Amino acid sequence: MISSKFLMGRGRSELTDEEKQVLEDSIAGVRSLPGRNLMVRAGERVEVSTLLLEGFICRYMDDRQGQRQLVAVHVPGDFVDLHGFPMKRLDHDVATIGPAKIATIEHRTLQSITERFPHLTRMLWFSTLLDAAMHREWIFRLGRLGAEGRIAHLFCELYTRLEMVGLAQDGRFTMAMTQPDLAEACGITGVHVNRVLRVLRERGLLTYKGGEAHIADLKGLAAIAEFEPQYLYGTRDG
Amino acid sequence: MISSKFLMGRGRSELTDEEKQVLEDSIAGVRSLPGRNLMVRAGERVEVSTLLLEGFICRYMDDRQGQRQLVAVHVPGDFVDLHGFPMKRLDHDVATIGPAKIATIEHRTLQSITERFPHLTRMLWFSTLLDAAMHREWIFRLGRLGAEGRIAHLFCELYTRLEMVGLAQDGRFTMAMTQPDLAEACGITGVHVNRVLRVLRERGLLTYKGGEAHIADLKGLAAIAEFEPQYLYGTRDG
DNA sequence: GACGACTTTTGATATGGATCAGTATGAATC
DNA sequence: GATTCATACTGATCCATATCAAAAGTCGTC
Repeated sequence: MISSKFLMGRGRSELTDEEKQVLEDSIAGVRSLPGRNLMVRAGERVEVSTLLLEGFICRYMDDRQGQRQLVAVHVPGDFVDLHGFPMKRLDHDVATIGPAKIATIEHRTLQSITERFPHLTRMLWFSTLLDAAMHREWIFRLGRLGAEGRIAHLFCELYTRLEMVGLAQDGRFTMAMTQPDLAEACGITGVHVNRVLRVLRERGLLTYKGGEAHIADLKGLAAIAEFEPQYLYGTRDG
Repeated sequence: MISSKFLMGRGRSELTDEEKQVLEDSIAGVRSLPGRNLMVRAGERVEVSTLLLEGFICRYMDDRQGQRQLVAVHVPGDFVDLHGFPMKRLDHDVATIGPAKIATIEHRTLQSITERFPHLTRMLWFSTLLDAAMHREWIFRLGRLGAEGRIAHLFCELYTRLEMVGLAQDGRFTMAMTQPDLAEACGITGVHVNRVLRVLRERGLLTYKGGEAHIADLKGLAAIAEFEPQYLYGTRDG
């Protein structure tokens, strides 16, 4: 089932079989995209929403010198731009990081879902609020943590989210973010990311090279990240 | 009408008279709260949502040393914790800043709205996504701007939002945030807020004292804030 | 197996904001 | 008129991170 990872591992994911089928039937098409591919530009009117099946997608905003700030990173199972349905246009760009596979759902199909399936609608709403909860945690990350904590937090979050959809285990996962990408997500420079990664490696917490992450000590990493996963509303934390 | 400020000034606010009445009728009660009043604690199960009528409310998370990071500031007309309806519990605390007046709406009332009024439901959904859009802008603010830009940005945002609901004009508005409160919203120290405010004052951009804000040069302030108000989805910017 | 384009790594120096340690001001209370 | 408490302000010092500049490793490709 194409949409099977949607809300997988989340506490509020009690979709009925009928609802799962409705969602599955609403998929208009499946496509593969290359890496570094701009999908939606800020301000554009959007008519379809994207369910990420494989790979990583980011959302970002540029400052006046053209420097990016990532505002979200999406993993398989995420609805990337479902908020584009009630909002009609987005306030940020959306792009793939590495190569990705996506399913698209047209907004008129979503419209009809909201008119016929109130509970499924609330679950879709919930999934956009999960993104908001992650946004809040990112605000916390940037506002209160130093560079080490920020990097550590990002890895803790990605690991936890990937584990929920079966794409991480034993502290290991694969992703396509480079050190400059991490920098753009953490509000620091690429050079400094490199130094922080070295420190984390030397302390036996985390290694990350060529897209292969290995969290050797999740407890220790979570400690310096002040990472508390409740905001991800996973099954395990209610 | 108690709920008349809800979505006031927003591009997507096409509520019918019937919908406005449904919303108005769903209000269970109106209450006044003192300043610095903790309303909801993180993790608590919530059964009602709050519409802010007067005053300011903030949402925040604490770091391990008990330092706050504000993740949102609410102004009259905002649904403070509507996301608590699909989410059931919150990942952050909610508190008043100064004294406030609120209306409460029970979740079972919202539930019945979602079952009977799909369009109004989408508008409620939209209003929670506005919060998410502001979260994203805050991520940008913290990730890419220095202390001056962050303070300037916060004042630009508050001015724009207050103007939408008729509570700011000619560059002036009143609010209850102290300098340490601003610090908690901007991820800097209270001491540094003070210095930044002096610089902005000396440059003829902004004065803020005792809760009275006067933006003397909105263009100039917006420039150092890299402030572009589209993310607020106001009527004027479509 | 050499070339170019990313990526990762390193070193030297500069700087923004934190931190520490206060003083000043004003409103509320007695 | 004195006392307290919150808020606003200031100066000195220090450190985390930026910035600038470049080297070294890695991968795809012709």
